[in-house]
Amino acid sequence: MAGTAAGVHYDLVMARAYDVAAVERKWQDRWRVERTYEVENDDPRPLFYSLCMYPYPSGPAHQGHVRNYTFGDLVVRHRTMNGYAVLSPIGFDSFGLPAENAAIQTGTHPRVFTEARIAELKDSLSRLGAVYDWRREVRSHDPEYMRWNQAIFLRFLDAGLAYRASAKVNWCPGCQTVLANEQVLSDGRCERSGDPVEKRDLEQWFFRITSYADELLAALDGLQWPDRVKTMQRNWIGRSEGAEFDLAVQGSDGSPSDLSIRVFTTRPDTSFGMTYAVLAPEHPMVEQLTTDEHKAAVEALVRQADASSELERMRAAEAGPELEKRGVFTGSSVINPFNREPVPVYVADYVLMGYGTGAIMAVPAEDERDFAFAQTYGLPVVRTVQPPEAFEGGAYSGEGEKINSGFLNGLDVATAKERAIEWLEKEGIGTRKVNYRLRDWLVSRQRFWGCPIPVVYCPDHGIVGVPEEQLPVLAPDDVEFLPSGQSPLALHEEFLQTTCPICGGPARRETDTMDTFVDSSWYFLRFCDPWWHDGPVDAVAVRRWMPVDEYIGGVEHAILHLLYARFFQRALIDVGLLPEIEREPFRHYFAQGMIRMAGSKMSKSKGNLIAPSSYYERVGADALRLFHLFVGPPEEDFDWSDQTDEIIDGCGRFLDRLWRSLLEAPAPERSGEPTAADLEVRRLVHRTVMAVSEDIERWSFNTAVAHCQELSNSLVRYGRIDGGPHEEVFVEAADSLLLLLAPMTPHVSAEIWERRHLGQPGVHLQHWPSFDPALVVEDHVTMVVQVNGKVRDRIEVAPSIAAAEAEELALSSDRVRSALGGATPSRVIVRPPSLVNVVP
RNA sequence: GCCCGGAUGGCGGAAUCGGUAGACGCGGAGGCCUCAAAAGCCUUUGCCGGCAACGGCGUGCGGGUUCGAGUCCCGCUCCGGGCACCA
Repeated sequence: MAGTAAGVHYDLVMARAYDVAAVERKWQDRWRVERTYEVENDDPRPLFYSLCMYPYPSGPAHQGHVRNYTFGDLVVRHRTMNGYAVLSPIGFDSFGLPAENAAIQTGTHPRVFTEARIAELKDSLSRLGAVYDWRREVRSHDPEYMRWNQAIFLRFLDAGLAYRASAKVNWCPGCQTVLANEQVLSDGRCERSGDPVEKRDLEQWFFRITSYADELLAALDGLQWPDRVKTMQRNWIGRSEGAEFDLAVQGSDGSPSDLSIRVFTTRPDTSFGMTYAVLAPEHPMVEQLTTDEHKAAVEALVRQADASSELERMRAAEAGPELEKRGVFTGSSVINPFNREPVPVYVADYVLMGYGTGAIMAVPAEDERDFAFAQTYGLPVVRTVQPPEAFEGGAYSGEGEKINSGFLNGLDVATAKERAIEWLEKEGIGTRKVNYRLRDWLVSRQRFWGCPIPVVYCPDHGIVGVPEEQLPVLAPDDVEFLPSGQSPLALHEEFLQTTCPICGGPARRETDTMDTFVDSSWYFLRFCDPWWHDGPVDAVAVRRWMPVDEYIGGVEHAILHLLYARFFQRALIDVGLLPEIEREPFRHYFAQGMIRMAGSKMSKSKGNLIAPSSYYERVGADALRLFHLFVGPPEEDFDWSDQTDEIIDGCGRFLDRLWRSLLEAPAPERSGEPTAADLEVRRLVHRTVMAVSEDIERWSFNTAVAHCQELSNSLVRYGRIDGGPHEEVFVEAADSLLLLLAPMTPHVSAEIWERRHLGQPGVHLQHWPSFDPALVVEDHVTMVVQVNGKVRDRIEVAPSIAAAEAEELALSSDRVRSALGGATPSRVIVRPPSLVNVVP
């Protein structure tokens, strides 16, 4: 037999010590039939909720899944052996675009397509030996899950957390539909039709996540999450403190008019340096402030900004600080309230309508973007902070003494900010203001394969929620998937036509579906009691299991999914759908590293997937699991290379040696007083138990495997010592090793254990081994003797050696004396029992 | 541009608190077994010099702190990730 991986041809020539396929199948069946990892909600043991991010079912598992679910399975089995009732559920994030695209291409209904992919994924997870309480399986497209998803939407609607507003979206004129950002090619064209994508204002549904911005930010501090993930979320929320204030528009006679522009700044202290003001092209006052003379130029710029897609702007941003900032003068001026000077008002596309007030005061001396714009358009620069003497750049945004700033002169930046805000508030011109980069969550999707948004539009009553007893609103099955890309729902008259729940008159159904991130924002709550019929979640079950003790998943979800889920948990508590539990859903989050190939992420779209199934057949799931645990720190990326297959084979060889050394060697018969060599083995066993236990606790699986391998190597050697191994010592060593390996390589561990302990409970039902502290203490250690920091000798000493004795021993060493060359030590650093450093 | 990671033998990686650099594995070399091979087993393997004992060098680069630095500090280079005109 032969297989192909990474384009490299290899031969299946490993002669195994045991029938890997039979052993793995046997135990996978056993765990399922005996319901080993099903857990009841009234389990009396201490509780532990372990969860891997539920997968999007794209077919059989890929190596990223294998890595993820191997880690998760290790946690589940390890915690179970430590006496916990472990909740280990899984489900499928089964709505989404790929199934819909497949439907358009092949005509297969997305449900049929998706359920086939789920079956494939389930099969490959089972073949990995990953264990779950399958009774709790939840799939986003299950009508029962959709029902509660919609009920949550309606509750959010009632609470004002869901609202409808106009938003700029990517619109493809050829396909007559809205596109997700990912569907717009990098050159700004539609991925399907190739037409240039436009921006359009459409009515869309939003969740008011911004109401929680402050709490979501503040609560990050208390989370046991990787710092980089917390930082990413912090940056995403992007809190900025500053001030908002009015700039009065200058009237025709030169005095302030009633009209004013509100601006936001994080640097109110620099206000004296304002030399112009800018409106975003979409700002509602643009037309009003544009004089006849400048009308043509302003309209041209506004049209240009309107036509450019998000991606085009992103690309423009990539150009860096040299980016040409397009802007035109409106013909109007505003009065700087700080110094009563008029400054010109521009319209420019570097100011965004979506942030702050969509208008800014421009201070070129202290802002790089304003500086670049001022240079291009010949606008003055007035410094309000004294830069350091050596400073040669344009804009200076650092610390310094305030200058040219009236009542702020002489102050430092922080104090000046405070004074400026106080002054604005006292004068009634403005207020202190905090802004966030975070926007409300746009949840509408003009897609078929998603959860329908459960509202109807009545000519008389407007937006009306579908009554809860009529949920779920399900999409009809008799739809046609057209290559136009338009959602079939919008063309389905029977679905579209409905009646108003209030007046019974004719009404039209919403045809948008929800972003699939909505589905994944609360599935972990549903797992606590997926059978609950009276609401999305059962308060009792949720109180018991939540929060998730260990959440495991790819760092690619570090921002959106984790932020949305944190928002949902809070919002559900606040609208009364969740009891008053901890407001953070995930106590501990582990972000696993990516599998990469030649530097880029391994993914279906890149065509560089290496399916695990060939490895299940070639070396078995245990060897593949061991490889993923062993090959490096779980949080770091791993580069799949030509050498990877050889490492995986090595893992298989290790398991073969384990099998042979524990099952095929003659049974040890020696008893009586243990010898020094026996004791040495016992020490190693107990040290290994301690080391592996610690390694697993701190997620250092690669060293846990290495420690097991060391013990195994010693055990092989011990099996061959003169006189044979001592029976009890060997059994203790063998059993300990199997217990340590049980969460990592469950099939072979279970099989060897069963063969060695016929009729007794299986290895996974045993308690995790403990170690004897007395046996962990070394009876002798190697003391390093350095001369001037260089190792010159190593001396075996007792761990309890006194400093004086250590020093004496070190100084009497021949090697040390010759290294000293007769010189008298000026200083001796003694760190018993590990080190002595003699300084000449 | 800003913010976060990372860089250790031929390769993946270890070194948990500033104290023996290279655990464990892959690969390589030599040997045993075999008619031969595969598998398995044993020995060896950071680099340079040396028959050897041993000596020198060595954790991306340049400095520094320290008796002692892969680990701490300052300044860089390269690689990866996130954000990206957010006022």
